[in-house]
Amino acid sequence: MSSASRGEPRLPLTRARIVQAAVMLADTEGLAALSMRKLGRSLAVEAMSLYNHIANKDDLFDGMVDLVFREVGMPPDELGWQEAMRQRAIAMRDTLIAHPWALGLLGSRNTPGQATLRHHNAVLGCFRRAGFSVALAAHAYSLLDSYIYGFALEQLNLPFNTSEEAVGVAEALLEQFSADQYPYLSEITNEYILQPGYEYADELLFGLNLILDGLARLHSLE
Amino acid sequence: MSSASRGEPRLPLTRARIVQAAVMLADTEGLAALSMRKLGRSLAVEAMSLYNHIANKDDLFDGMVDLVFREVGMPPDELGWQEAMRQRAIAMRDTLIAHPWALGLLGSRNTPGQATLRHHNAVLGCFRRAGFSVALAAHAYSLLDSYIYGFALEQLNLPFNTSEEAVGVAEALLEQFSADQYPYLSEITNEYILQPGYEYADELLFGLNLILDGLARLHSLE
DNA sequence: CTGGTATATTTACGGTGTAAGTAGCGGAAT
DNA sequence: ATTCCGCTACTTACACCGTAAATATACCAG
Repeated sequence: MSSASRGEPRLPLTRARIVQAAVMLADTEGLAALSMRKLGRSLAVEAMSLYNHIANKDDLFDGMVDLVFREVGMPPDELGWQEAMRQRAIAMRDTLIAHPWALGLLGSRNTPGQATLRHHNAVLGCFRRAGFSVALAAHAYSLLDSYIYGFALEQLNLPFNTSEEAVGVAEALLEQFSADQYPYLSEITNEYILQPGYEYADELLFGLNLILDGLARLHSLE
Repeated sequence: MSSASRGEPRLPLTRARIVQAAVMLADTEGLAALSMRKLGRSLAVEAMSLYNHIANKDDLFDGMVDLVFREVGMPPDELGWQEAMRQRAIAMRDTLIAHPWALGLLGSRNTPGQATLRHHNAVLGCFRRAGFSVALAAHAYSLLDSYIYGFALEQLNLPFNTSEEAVGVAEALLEQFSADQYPYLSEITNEYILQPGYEYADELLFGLNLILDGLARLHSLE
């Protein structure tokens, strides 16, 4: 009554607000640093207050994963299945890189969530409307998603992010062992990774093109 | 002196023994249940005694990952690069499934470890000796490993292990939403996953063959 | 037997997720 | 206007975690 006639003196806690704050906290400080106490602090609230809106930490994780999947979205269908799948793959990879904790969380979820179901349905629909058989669509779906997830995992695991950092890490690695101990590792480091302009993120397109070409070939034989 | 003249009354703690016990504990009870206290108990020792042989829990993780990579091994080179890579992929997948905690741990390690370096060197060597250029070997290496890791991740994420469990889960899923809400998901579930003999693990070979074929095609053009 | 060294244990600290109980507040009904 | 209810937030408490620091124990060389 004193601060405002009908306004919100402090906007109330919501499941959506909690999940969003958790995503931001995990993005900036890492999933390990995301504790209920810290999450509460970031919302100016005690930890136990969060339990009025989420069942437990696992429920919070479910919400975070769902929010990530909503962020990926789907490209328009008019592009044709190849271009649509290419853009989806890149969007998915970028999102997984932007939220490094998401990949590790995907595994532990067993309740798919609405955004996840919508996404999978859209991908399968893209193949089916392009004339893929059910079996080939299933194969294609598994292959593409496995590649995207695995690629994101590998990109996240790299001890460097920029091309400059890569040089430092690679040189440090080369000093740890003699060139004849791991000759092929030394070779690829010197002749490929240390070359100017190298960016591991670009590697995604090679596999993506190879896979899409292979799928197109199989599709044309059906 | 009383129990045995020169024998070990209790065989002494070793880094190797600790790491092996940690792997077994993580296999049976999950990585989250692997605490220093439980690990010590499984070795009939107090938790703090472990720190005489490992620096900290991260060091323990390094050892566990190294042991996993040693377990994968490499097939003989005489098979030709395609068959060698096929067998390696399957062995890697099987190992990652046998140690479900390993994939999540790979990411956080930044000290490669001897077995890891040997493995990567062997894979690259297989391509190079088969006549692959350095660039194509790098592409192939990234593509194959991304696919294998991603496939293992997806297989581990499945809420079922056997074909029978899949039926139950799929049916429960179908009941959660109407068939017209996610039509393509319903379709693939009914006409593919619920068909007798379906095993997701078999799906690995489809992508593997497609990728190896694509690599062979590019290799022949070089 | 003596001393030194490596290994094992005890204790302690600040963190975690969350169960259980308590306090306060807004709106509805009397 | 007052009473009550239901929801939200807070406080307290517990068992567990990784591990620093100090202490106790066991072995082996001299």
